[in-house]
Amino acid sequence: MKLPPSFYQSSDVVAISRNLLGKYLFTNIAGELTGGMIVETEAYNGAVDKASHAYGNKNTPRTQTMFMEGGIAYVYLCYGIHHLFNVVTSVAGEPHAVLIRAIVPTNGLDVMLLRKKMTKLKPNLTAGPGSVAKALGIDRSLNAFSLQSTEVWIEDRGIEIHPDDISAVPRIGVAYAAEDALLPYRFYVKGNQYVSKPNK
DNA sequence: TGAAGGATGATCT
DNA sequence: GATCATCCTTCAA
Repeated sequence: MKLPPSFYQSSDVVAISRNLLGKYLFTNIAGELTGGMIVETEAYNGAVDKASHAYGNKNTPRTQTMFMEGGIAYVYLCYGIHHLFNVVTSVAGEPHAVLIRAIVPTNGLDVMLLRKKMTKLKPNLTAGPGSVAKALGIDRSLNAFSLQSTEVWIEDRGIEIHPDDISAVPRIGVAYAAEDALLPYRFYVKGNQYVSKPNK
């Protein structure tokens, strides 16, 4: 059920981003199981991608996680407020990552609502990368955790997303990346209400 | 040692 | 649609 390490070690980060749609992301933090089905991702293509933190093989205390072997979590703080959860892919030394932008919540709804201080289920519970991390209780203490661990992992539950139901569009919030901002590296399940808002 | 700037989201008009 | 919350990372002196 858990995706094996080999799933993450392909050098085709764009294909992995596509394949992650329909997979299930779970966390088990402090005994609370939460998670859901991935419906939106973005690929960050390592050293040659101007939108990537590791563009030009920039290796810093923050980005060194991206240079590790595929199959671990890369978590960092954005705008001083939001934790963003990424999956590191490819082999050690090649800094590929997939940002998980939205999931359909399936497990631990009550816990996720509590974490976001919400009383009623609405799509914004897990729409958008900051929301996903907050609902799942993810913060930087999970950075570099293995996705084979008992705290955070991804499962294949046999869901197949038909290629016609997947849209590929430019990524969000990376206007600074010049021509790379136009690459169709954002993937989402068409019509799903949990996909984050911009150009749905 | 310091300053600038984010892979965003909630809230208000 | 505009604003703002809020803080770590990075790079320059």
